[in-house]
Amino acid sequence: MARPRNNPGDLADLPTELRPDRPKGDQIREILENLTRSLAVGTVLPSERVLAERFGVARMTVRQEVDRVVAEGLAARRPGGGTFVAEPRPSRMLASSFSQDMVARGITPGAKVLEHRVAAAEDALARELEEPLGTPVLHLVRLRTADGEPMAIERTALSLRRYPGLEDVDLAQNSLYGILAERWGVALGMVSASIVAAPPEGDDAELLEICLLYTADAADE
Amino acid sequence: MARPRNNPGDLADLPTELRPDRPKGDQIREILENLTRSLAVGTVLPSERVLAERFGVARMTVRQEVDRVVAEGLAARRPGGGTFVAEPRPSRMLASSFSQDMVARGITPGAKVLEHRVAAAEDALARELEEPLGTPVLHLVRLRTADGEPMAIERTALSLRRYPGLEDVDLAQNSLYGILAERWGVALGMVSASIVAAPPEGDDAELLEICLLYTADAADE
DNA sequence: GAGTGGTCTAGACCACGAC
DNA sequence: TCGTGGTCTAGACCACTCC
Repeated sequence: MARPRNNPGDLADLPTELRPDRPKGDQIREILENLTRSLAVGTVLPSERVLAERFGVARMTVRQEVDRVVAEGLAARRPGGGTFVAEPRPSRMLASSFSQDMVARGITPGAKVLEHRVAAAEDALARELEEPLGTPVLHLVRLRTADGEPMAIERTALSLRRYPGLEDVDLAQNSLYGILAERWGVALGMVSASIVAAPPEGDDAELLEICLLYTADAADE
Repeated sequence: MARPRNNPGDLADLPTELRPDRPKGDQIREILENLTRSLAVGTVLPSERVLAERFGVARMTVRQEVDRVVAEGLAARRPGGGTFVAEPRPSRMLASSFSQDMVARGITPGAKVLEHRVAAAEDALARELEEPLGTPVLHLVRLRTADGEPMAIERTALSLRRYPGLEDVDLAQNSLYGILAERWGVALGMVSASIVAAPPEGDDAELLEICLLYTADAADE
């Protein structure tokens, strides 16, 4: 029969109908935002078809709002699987692929590895990575370039328990996100590593070298 | 008659038909990306309906791809007006509203003004702002907080010739983007000020105070 | 008033993943 | 196999802007 895979009980707390005086999409988006915040990370959300039926709207209407919630970093899609709650980290707002963004702008992305060091995780970092103390971690610092111009400094910490062999990958040429997606099947939405644009020039030029963002990584369970 | 407002000649260089072996959306997105790169900033793109007719697809198909191009920062919408080419600055990739993002996550955003200084623009900054030498510029540095926790340091330079009176606005309580939109009608897509997430804690904690991003602002003509 | 983006409908077929 | 997201259709009505 037409029973959805995920628990129908998930729908119990959702409003039954939408107010007629406001755009349905806006209301659905708010409901989805609240839902992602109230559920545990990784929880599968009701499917688009189920939500559409629940609210009495077309699937495209639901889908458009799911798109926005995903763009906000609150949820992520798993094609063929479902849509699930993403990590609520604020750094998520910067979690996109530098390479991808540059290519979309017609700019040739590059990278220079400034630091490439493996060390055992302790206290704060281990907590951040949700790994046990002493887990080997690859500390990676890269200067990202756009058409040769230095554009950003990227600082990442990645668990080698999660990504064994990553320390041997040439990250000067490759997109980190591409590698993670390709070899470890990591969805972009699951990575909370962040990228920071650095000053191209200007009065603050002397700060270029220290402009950075500390970020840890986290991935699926 | 049904003649569109923008120049039909804009369509001359566009492909006539799409390959049947690849998703139409992907091809349309690539065409739009190339188009935005080949046209001057501020140029109005062909309308969604015109593009749909041109490629022989439904308007929703075009619209979805325009959405993505807008999300990439290559274009921006003007409701009732049209869709136009946005500034190609890489910093655009971070140009979103911190307040907005935080609210979407159910977090209360705040700000502490670290620097609030008016100075005359010279050389690099004037060029960056596309303003004449000596233009009064508001240098603003804010520590952005999420539920009271320091999350980001935001450094902005705004021309007071463009936004007269901005120096008197209380930016500790208000969203900068909200103010610009409200009082000066600036579309979010037109602002290239950027926001950088700062480390919540960790081994690099001593760098928190200097983690920053220099960015200039730019707006419509 | 004509054109534009914003929203919304009620379907369709496909590829992928879980079972 | 069947549910899922991914893509796509061919329309519709609205609010807004530009002329």
